[in-house]
Amino acid sequence: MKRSRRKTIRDVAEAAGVSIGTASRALNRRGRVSEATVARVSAAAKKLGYEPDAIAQSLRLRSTKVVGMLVTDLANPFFAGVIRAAEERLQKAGYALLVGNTANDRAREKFLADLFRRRRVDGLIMGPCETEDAERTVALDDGEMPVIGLDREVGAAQSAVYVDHRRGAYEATRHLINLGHERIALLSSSSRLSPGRSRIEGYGAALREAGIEPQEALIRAQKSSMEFVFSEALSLMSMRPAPTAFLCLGTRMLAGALQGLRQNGWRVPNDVSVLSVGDSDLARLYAPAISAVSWDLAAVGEVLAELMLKRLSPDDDGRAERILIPTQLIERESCARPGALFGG
Amino acid sequence: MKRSRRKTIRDVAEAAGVSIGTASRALNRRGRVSEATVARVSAAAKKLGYEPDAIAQSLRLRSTKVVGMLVTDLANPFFAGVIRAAEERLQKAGYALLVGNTANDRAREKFLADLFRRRRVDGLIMGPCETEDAERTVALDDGEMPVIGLDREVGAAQSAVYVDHRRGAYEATRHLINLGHERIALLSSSSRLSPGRSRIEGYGAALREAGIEPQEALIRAQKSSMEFVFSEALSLMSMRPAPTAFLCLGTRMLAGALQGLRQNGWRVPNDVSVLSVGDSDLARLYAPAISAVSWDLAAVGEVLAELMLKRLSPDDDGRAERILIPTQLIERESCARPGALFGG
DNA sequence: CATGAAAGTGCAAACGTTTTCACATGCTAT
DNA sequence: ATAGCATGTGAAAACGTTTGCACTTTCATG
Repeated sequence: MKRSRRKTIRDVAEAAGVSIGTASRALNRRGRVSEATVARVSAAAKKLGYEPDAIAQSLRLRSTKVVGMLVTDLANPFFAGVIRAAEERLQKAGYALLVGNTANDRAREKFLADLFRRRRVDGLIMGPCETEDAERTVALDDGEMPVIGLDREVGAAQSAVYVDHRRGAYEATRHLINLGHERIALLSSSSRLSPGRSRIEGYGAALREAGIEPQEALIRAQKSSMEFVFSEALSLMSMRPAPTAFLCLGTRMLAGALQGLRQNGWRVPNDVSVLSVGDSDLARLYAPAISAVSWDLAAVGEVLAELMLKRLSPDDDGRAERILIPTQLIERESCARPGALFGG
Repeated sequence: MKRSRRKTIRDVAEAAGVSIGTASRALNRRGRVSEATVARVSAAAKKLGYEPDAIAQSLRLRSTKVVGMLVTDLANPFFAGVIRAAEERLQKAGYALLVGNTANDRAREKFLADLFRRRRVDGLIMGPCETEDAERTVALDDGEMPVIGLDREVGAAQSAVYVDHRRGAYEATRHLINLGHERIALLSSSSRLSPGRSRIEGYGAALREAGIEPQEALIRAQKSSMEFVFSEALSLMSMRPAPTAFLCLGTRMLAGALQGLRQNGWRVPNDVSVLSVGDSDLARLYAPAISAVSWDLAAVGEVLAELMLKRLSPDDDGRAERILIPTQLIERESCARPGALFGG
């Protein structure tokens, strides 16, 4: 027994004894319709279990009520948290979220953006990607569709939300300096990524402000694989004089550093202080708990969605906005004054 | 200066001097078209920068090339990992992924599923949700659209992929039993969720198989908030005789338990063994590293996508498949024989 | 040379909506 | 009484595709 065809507005119209146009107006309470008709049509629609076809609506209304989001890694907790919040906010406004994973590959990014455009997404949220060729980025903004950047510039006419990585790293570094540290090692992912760069800047600024010249040898910013970080940590520990603090820019870095430290039997914070820029389960729950610079993932997602919705609203003034999400330093148990002190 | 209108196939046809129909056939290499025409049309399309409108295609072809995915928490690493893999596989086959967060709320789930249906997604992947009312679940399967379950039954006619939680928990428990443990505490999230239930079953089975009767008092399966687990852990530690091992079903549980243990100064594994079902950064990188039952997130996502694609392929035989993803126990440093021994 | 098949093309109908426009009412104000 | 206006409705035109059908041309076959 075959299932009955999906109901269309034509069925509803017939059942209610009106024309298609009238049925549409009645269902959307738009234009002139008598209350009686509205009632009759609604009843018919309900009885038939009619649901308007979003695709047909999209075609006619030239709006899909879908926004796309492209990030370098869907599974990265930082993005995942942002996605969740953005989805929730958008969904409340009747928009659905189409996601894509660029894997930090420009070609993939371009491909996906084109795909989304063909899919007629109403807007696009773009996470950071290595920022080699700026003109490609601009090409993305074809003026038809609003693009909002996440930790990333996406054309002068477009809005963006940034996490204040620079200030986060700056304050983290200051915190260590205030404790008396001078040789602060920096573990970062590639400095080509914009967030990474800002963090390194913040680190350098805090150092210089305290009259300490940043040392090249203390800065390790290349690949973000955990194995790499692990060996870098080992290498840092063998320096003489050795660094007294490790500033880890990102969860992967923290993990690698912690493993290195542990392997050599360095105790935190007795032998070395550790601070992470970017909070995580690992930092929160490690023993000892790792102090971290944190920011509100949900806020990022919400602001992103908010900015997008604003752009999508019919009475948008078209002004680009740049919003900076603040960071805060959460002191836990992983930082102490350098040198041998209060055992345990 | 207004940007020029988006190019349609009509523009292409005009530029190539053919009818719309012919242009379409040429672009899709479908039906009868001369090679010369194909060349001319393609050239015109390229010159104009024509991109077919996916919405119009969807309407005509009755297929959106979009699949929806509903999970209880987009930001949960377990789901995030699965989503990433599924997205990648689907995207390779020309499908995009629409995501939704049900927050473990049946009403939201229903709402989103309906929404996705209205959006005419070609298929739906559904993550687990509390499984109180089975008939609702079945109602979801309206026969129009394939539904694939993730750790969840979604109607007899539909495929699903399950992680073998039962066996995972079983083996974890056996491992502890083999080490000599008898009083094994179990920390789990709500037993109403299907994965949770299977795990508890596995635990019970292993115990009984070893001639140990599971004790109610050792099983704490309610809410999954970390605070709750923390206090449960404390309560377990105050039992006399106290449990010699903690089996934590899920990352949250592990985190809470670890904090409780730490607060009371119990050392792992000297004073108590800890085992986690479900691997995580925390388990991997904690000191000591926590043994865990792990499974391949990417495989889950891929299989999910594969099953969906199979269902979507025109020559699908319509047979429902159930695929079980195996788990493996990863021994690390958190388990030892019970009683005072080898001081670390 | 007539016939038929094959190849290439254009026309128009769909897909399911929304919206413009014209038309038919019934009412009010001159 | 009649012009005008407000109100409700239906017909039809979009939105941008794909595709069944009919039609012409070409070419080989009898």
